[in-house]
Amino acid sequence: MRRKATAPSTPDRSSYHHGTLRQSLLEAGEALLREKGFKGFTLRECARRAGVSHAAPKHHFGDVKGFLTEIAAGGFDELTRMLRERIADATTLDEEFIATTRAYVEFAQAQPEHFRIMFRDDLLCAESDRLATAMQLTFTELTNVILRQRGEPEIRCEEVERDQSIVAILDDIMIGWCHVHGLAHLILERQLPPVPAELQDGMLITVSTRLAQLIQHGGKS
Amino acid sequence: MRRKATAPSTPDRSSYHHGTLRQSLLEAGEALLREKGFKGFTLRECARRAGVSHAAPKHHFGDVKGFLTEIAAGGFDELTRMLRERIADATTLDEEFIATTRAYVEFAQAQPEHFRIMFRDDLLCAESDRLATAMQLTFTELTNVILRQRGEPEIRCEEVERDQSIVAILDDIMIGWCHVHGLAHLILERQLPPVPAELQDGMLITVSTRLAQLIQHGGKS
DNA sequence: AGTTTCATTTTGACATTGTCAAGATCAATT
DNA sequence: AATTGATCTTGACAATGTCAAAATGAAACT
Repeated sequence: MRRKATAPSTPDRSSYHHGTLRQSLLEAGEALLREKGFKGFTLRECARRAGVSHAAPKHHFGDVKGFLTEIAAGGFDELTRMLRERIADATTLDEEFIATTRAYVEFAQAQPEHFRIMFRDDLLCAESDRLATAMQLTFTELTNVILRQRGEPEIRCEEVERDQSIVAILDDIMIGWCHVHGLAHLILERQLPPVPAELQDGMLITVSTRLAQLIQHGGKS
Repeated sequence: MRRKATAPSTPDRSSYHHGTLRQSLLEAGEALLREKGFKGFTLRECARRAGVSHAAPKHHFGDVKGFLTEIAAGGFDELTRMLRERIADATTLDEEFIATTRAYVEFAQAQPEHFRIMFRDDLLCAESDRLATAMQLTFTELTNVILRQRGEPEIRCEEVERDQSIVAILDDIMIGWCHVHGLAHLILERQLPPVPAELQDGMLITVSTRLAQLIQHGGKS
């Protein structure tokens, strides 16, 4: 029955109107995801944790699909943030590519259930602008890594849609994007051949470095 | 109330014992997956389609996790079959690598819900020998593609576990495996940049060819 | 033959879940 | 002061996974 002490002047007053219910539900959802995983993730439990009745979420998110869409968008925001942070720390191009791969993989390992939802087209509503924008921001970050590898000018998020410079290097984007995502997903779902954990990062470095060189050289030779 | 006309001499007799219930349930599950997707996939509906009561599956599969594990194993069997078929048709090494990627991607697109379950560690029980074997067969097929690319002798499935020749080329295996899986998964979950469908296969060919060359050359140069 | 054993299937029950419709509550505008 | 509209609650419904206990029938045993 505890309430968030943020919005109203009365901090812990039990009032009919929650005030920040939408945000509280999202936070409850993310916490639940971490603690109980996807199978323990229910709308009713989120409502319980936010201290409201079981039907309260409906007004803010419609149905469970709408709720998951917001959760996924938040995941892409966080992933974008992590990518930017790591990329900023890198000093060379090779290092940047490795840092990107590492950040992506580590996000998937640190927030496995969150990551799974982000890449479940059947659970999300594709019409959501909120989600589309968050995804595009992540994609822009990854694309710019490739563009820098090739010594070409970066793009801004708004230019991504059907941008010509992107189409021109689509092959390279695909190589980088598939590499990074495939690795993260396979590790997450434990589908990899038996690699000792301590060798994993070394392998990540070797593979990333070779792919980075391939991308730097472009299609030629 | 229709019964399978396979096992007993009496084809359509309504009998207390089903005879081939286990197999019928699996078939019902796969059909359900294709028709209604994962959200329409329930144990009770499978039982209904097999013409038995709602609790009948319990004796054969334990719980839903056990059931999904069998479904996933069947998916890996089918994927292995498709890979072998396509690989056998290829005549050159480059062609073989492309064919492998195509088969993997096409499987994911043709059986999306099946594919999703196969790569959901949280839904499957990792202790299942049936599943582990089926996965290892798929992995062996992919590994041998890489080994042939590098002109090295192939391995048999039983040798995969901790095989030295695998550890030696782990980097190359990872490049191929991540590429193929990342591409398939991203296409399936509609996370790709806006690529016109007719350009998709061309891109797949270009990317696969460049990666195949990278693998053929090994780590050197 | 008759009996027993055991795998298989049914029946009935329980706690949970997502969703919906109707009503209650409260803030803000008129 | 009255009304409007957003926000939340209550109560209900059908469905699901799982469980325990009982029913069924096939096969083994005496």
